[in-house]
Amino acid sequence: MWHDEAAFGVLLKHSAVLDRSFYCRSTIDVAKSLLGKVLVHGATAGVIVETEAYLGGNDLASHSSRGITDRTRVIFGPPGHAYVYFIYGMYECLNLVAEPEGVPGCVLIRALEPVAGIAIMRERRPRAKKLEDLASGPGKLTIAMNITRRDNGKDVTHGPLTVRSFPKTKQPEIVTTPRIGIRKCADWPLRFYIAGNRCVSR
DNA sequence: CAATAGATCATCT
DNA sequence: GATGATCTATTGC
Repeated sequence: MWHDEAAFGVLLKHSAVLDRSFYCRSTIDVAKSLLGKVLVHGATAGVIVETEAYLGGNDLASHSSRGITDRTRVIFGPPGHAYVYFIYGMYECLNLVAEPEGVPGCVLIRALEPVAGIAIMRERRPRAKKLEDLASGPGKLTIAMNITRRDNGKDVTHGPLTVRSFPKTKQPEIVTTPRIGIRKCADWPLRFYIAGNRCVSR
């Protein structure tokens, strides 16, 4: 129902930016709660349909598991900030930092259902044939929404990169599976997606 | 369909 | 010097 450009103004008017308390919870709670929320960057927006939790403690799949370095500093910082990293020499991936300051934990945004700025996203990803190919993966969505390492450390509770919620949206049905593309802790059930959604990655 | 190779570089050992 | 929270094109059945 939002699938056209004019709907962008409606989206902004009827939704509210999530504040820091949303992110200042356990990483798993934040990962699940982000499903159904709307990621907005510039003139593009998409519903978050798939996430993964990367924990502190003994989660060796997490970048934060080796402690604070130049790269992982923001994961240990205050919640509600973006952690963007470069992977495989080609792609950038967007995470949102959870947990109180000093406690590591972040949520990888793995897939979006595009809702506004779709023409712009298609220009950025000309090889995507169908709508569900535009942002159905962590590397795809950063290209479609033009999110790069310049956004690393940015506060997502205000500014050009935010997450919004619609007050009357009910909680979607969530499916839980192991995380994708990792070797360590490969069987931990920390991937979450909206049941039946076509934009979930494969 | 499924499996695999290639692209390409920041980060850490 | 190896690895990796990926994507795409190509090959083979």
